[in-house]
Amino acid sequence: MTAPTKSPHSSPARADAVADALGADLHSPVIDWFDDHARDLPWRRPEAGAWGVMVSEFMLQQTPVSRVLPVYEQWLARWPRPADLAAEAPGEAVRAWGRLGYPRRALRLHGAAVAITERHGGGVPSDHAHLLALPGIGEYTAAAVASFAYGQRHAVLDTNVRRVFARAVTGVQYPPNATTAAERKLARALLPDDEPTAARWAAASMELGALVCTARNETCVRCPIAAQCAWRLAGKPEHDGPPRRGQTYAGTDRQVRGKLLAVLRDAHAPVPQTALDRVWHEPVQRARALDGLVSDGLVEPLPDGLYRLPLS
DNA sequence: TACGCGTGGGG
DNA sequence: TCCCCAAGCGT
Repeated sequence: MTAPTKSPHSSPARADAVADALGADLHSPVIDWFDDHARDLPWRRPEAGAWGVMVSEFMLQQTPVSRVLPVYEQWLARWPRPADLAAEAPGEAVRAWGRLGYPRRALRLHGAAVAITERHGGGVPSDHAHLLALPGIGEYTAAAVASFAYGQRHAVLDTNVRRVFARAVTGVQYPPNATTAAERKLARALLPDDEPTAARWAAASMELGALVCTARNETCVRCPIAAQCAWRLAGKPEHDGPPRRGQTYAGTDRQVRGKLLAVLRDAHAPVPQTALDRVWHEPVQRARALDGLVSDGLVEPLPDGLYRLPLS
């Protein structure tokens, strides 16, 4: 096997050398910036522990920090350890989830707490593969918990980091719709060698994307790596090509599911079908949404046309 | 791989 | 107003 001979810049060895040099230019400014500008978030404090980090990561999947904060505090006060949550009915997790959205996350967090209690003696596992095996934990969250809670060296590739890399390194305004192998490879190549620095870099590059290198109205004047940013140096060309995939518009089952579940969250006794019928006028869509909630395990049907949040 | 899955705030 | 976006996951 000989090395590919396409161009000097596309050979793997050359790409790694470029990444090494690039990383050296990026790590210190970003980490130093983080030292000065990191938000004081409760799950970043030492007392949060791995469980606090894990709870925050579930809640932050597609939900802004400002909305997570109050729910996070209540959650940790009520269920300070995984076993505390595992001892509850899953419906209680769904109720406490409130209006964070995507309530299946609450069910999965409950399921993860049960699995941690059963399989890991009640302690959040530190092993990446064990984390990945828990319900609701995918590639990003496993890396995030291992890195933020346990200081391990992992590529933590969330939407913020992907955007920072797309701009600073690749020179485009936005990353692709779905995470690509090239992005993973780049993230690994840019990871500092030593463990504590890698963990710091992961948090710092995320924070840069969240506070400075935002999706809209990025503020390059506050960016510690503006001088090296490929996108800025190229004149910040606008995204071209096919439109970025947005979320499908409201009026869908999602909206109906939300209304149905809101009724059940606020009720502390089984709710009759007639009460649910009032949230949406169109019966076919209403029935389909309710069926979906039941099959997802978010709603438990009882005899006599009654419904409630799941007791088991 | 592309899609479905909540909710609310800001430009 | 409307549209876009917000620390993804599971299928």
